[in-house]
Amino acid sequence: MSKKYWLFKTEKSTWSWENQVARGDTGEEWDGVRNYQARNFMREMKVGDQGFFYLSQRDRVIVGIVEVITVAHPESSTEDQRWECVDIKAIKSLPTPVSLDQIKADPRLAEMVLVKNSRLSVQPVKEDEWRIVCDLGGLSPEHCRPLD
DNA sequence: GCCAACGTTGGC
DNA sequence: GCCAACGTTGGC
Repeated sequence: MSKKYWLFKTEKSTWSWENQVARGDTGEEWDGVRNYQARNFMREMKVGDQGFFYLSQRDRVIVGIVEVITVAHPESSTEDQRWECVDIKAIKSLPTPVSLDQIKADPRLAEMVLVKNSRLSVQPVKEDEWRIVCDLGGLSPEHCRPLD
């Protein structure tokens, strides 16, 4: 089963890239998602899948790469059994953050969920989209692909 | 700060 | 099960 790619959206004021990096290899629960579609994507995730870390609202930029380190499990922060999340850890910062403007300006990325359905907070990224954004961000392909 | 788009809720 | 009303998200 091959690795998949995702995008995790957050607001800087709620959970910043600096917060995520500070958690190191311990990672952090991606909690607080209250949307079934987004939750269902997290249920599809496998350990080792990778994702972009995107800042919404004022920033509108992809700043880093994260890796999924647990499969979906009930959130520790709520008793509500409906909500599950994965844990993720920071892998690396993008040498050149990639802005939403850049993504929208690139015809190769016109089908990204980020463009098509801007409100979805956890979303899948196609492999070719992943490579293109990594390239725009200054990462060589071997650095943004899962190791095995 | 505005508002379009989307998701959820609840009355019928 | 439909859909109007409402709440939230996030780009602008």
